[in-house]
Amino acid sequence: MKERARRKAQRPGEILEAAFDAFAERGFAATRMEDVAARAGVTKGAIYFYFPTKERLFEEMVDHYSRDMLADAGAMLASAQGGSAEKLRAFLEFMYGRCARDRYGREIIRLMVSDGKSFPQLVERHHRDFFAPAMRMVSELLAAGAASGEFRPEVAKHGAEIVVAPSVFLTLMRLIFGGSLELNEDAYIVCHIELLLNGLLTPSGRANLSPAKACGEDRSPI
Amino acid sequence: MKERARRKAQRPGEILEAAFDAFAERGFAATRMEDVAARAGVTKGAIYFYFPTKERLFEEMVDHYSRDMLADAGAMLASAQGGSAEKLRAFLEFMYGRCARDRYGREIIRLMVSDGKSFPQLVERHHRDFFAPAMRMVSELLAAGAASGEFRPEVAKHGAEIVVAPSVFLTLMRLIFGGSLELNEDAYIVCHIELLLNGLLTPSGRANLSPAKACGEDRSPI
Amino acid sequence: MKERARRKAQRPGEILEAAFDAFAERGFAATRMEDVAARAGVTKGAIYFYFPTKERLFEEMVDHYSRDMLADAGAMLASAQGGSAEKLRAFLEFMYGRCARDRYGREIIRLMVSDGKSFPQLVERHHRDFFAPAMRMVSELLAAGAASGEFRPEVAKHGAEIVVAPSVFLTLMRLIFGGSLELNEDAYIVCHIELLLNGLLTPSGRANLSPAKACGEDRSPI
Amino acid sequence: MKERARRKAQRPGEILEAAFDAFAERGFAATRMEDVAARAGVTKGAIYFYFPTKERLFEEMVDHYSRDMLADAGAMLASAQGGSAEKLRAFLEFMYGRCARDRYGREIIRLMVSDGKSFPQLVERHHRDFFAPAMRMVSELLAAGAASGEFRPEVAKHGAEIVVAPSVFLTLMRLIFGGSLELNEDAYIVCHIELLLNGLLTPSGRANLSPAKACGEDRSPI
DNA sequence: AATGAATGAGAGTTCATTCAT
DNA sequence: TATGAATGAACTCTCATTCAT
Repeated sequence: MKERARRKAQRPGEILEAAFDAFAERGFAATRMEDVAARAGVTKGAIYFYFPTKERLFEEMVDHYSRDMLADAGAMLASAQGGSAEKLRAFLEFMYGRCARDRYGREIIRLMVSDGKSFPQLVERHHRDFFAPAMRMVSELLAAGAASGEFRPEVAKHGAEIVVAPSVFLTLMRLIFGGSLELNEDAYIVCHIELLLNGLLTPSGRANLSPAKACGEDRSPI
Repeated sequence: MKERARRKAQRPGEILEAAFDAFAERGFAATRMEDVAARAGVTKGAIYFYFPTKERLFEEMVDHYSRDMLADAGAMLASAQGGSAEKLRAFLEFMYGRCARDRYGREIIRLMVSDGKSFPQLVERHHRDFFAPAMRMVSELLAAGAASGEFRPEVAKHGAEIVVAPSVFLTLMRLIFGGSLELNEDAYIVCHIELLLNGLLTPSGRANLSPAKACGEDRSPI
Repeated sequence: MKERARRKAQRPGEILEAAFDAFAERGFAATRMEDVAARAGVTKGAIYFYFPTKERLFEEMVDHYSRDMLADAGAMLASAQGGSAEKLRAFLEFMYGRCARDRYGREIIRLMVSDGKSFPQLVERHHRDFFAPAMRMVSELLAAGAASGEFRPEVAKHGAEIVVAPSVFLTLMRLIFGGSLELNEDAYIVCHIELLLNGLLTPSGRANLSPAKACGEDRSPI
Repeated sequence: MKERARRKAQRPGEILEAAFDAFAERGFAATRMEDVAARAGVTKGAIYFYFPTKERLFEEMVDHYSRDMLADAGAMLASAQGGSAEKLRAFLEFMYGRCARDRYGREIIRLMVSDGKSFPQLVERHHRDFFAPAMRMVSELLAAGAASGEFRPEVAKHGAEIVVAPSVFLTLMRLIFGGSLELNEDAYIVCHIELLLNGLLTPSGRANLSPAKACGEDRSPI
């Protein structure tokens, strides 16, 4: 039977999948190799044929499931149409899809939080290959929007972080409160983008606040 | 000797402090009772005099360090002066102080993420006693602002989450990237509030976007 | 009860004794910590309270049981009476007692042979602290005997090794063939010393051989 | 292909060679079948085609490398020329060559010491087929020498062991101290034979000792 | 109140052995 | 013949927990 050959080719992937489930469920330390093995339908020993230690299994699993994130982000941005606002919306929707909605992205973030200290190279890699470039993308988007007159230029420095924060916030709430968090994600996203683009203040609220030097940066009244 | 009596009264607190440090450092599963004991300057056995199991020690520690958060939040809001925008700013500064800047708040969040699944009552309690009330406070603040004409009313439903998200985002980045995250927190907060209140769009950007039904909700042009 | 205190003080020694028995029986690799524990009447975990690893247990055991050998050898020599021949006989009897007859000395030699490659410092220590000094003692004894006219001076260079060899040979036979080696040790020793002192040749055999340059070194006929 | 056939015929020998290297390096217990396989340039499974268990592989390897020793010893003795002393010298040189100098003989002795207890038939075989006959040969040689008046007759009982001891002693030192044992083997052998044949005492030393009944056996003064 | 020696149930890892290919 | 993926038992070491002192 080709059965054997087929299994062999698939085993590493199956083990990584099982490892993802197990580690996401309980974290690195509390997960036993036997848990992973059972989920993968093999015995403990078989895992060691493919991965030399629990640490390496963890690292390779995280790498495996974070590999395409950045690539996808780049591809997404490249294909975005329209003005800066449209592009920004597209990027945010990507973030929601990849971090908040997608179980893989979400749980990888959990593992970064819970076990990142034990895997500093992993964290560094994520900073270098995903977080920093993503923030840079957003910053460039904001700058381009400012240059074209669409966006207000004041948000240069930390705008990127503020802009994506709600998607990460939603992710975190899902991680902590799980299924008990009832929330209409679509409405949440709409609200996020609406608030982001238009701000909280009414014209009159703005008028009241502006003379009092609202937010640190000098700004011409609207 | 009074010394002995004083030590005795302080022991539980010292152990909780040590437990916080230890659990924050490595998470629940990877922390050994002996780590906690060593940090507290006692032996393993002593801990069991005050706390019957590792689980209970963890729970009581988390309770201990999250107890005042809600109280502080309530007190803070009650004492806030000025219009809704001022109150909102005060609340956000409280959030930054309690979650992002304060090591205790930050690490408790880490533990919620990493070990919350094993302590569902803890998570529930946090949801009931801290997260939900805090969100309610913000929602009420936004509603009051809308009623008084300061805030735009469109953000009723999910505004609270969006509004606080950047402080939680900063917290999470600190948890994951630790000291290697260089960031001027003051400037970040200023940017957050500025962007929150005034939005990203310039008047012309707004004009371009509005006819195209910018953000899902119908809205009178500004 | 003082039982506990008494046990506590004796435990390390009991474990070392058990470790000696177990390692001597099966060698380092084939001995399980559980074997040692069972012989010592404790559980596996208890051993780790006193010795951090199997390797360290092994090393400390070997150290423990070889510590007095050199000291004893020195004391013995210092107290030896009579001429050089008497002293030599005393030394050889010490060797037989310590290496061949004594189970501890014998089995330590076995462990040097079987596991010395894995514990090079141990081997070095034995060379530096036991083997080399012992050989030196014998060499000095031979030199003193030669100076006093008792011993033939030709054996300067390797005489020490040749002189002690039969005791080590007996040790090795005991290690390999164990109880099945039937041998009158006393007669063996007598024969050893007799042959050592007087040589194998008769005067006539000597006469036949001498002119033919018997053994490399030039030597006046007796 | 002839190549394949030739390889096939050589495989068992290659595996035995690899097994010798591996077992000699680390002993039976610490050697893994995979070590042997790697040295032999095959995979684990291939070994099991030729040898059913690790134990059998070990036994056959030891047999393989000790088979010719006795035959060689017999052949050597048969071809020895000259008087008893010459024959004895020839035998001793054979011993040095086979035990001390030859890596195979030396390491087989190591394995007898380290793992003999687990392979009692192996040890018995060695005793029956090598050690006992060799000792018998030497005994007969000594008896013949005594009969011909070359050798002193007093050494009948244990002379053989004493006579060969230095070669085994050298072997053991090499096994334990390895390359760090600096020693001129030729000079060592010369010294051994010289001392063996002529003894340690000078005529005057002998005179002093004799009246005191030096070595147990009554003996006419030289 | 506190100690710390001891337990015992695992945890990660190794490896002789098997067997479908 | 030979491979190498897979098993499963065993091994070293860990650690929450207990308890005599």
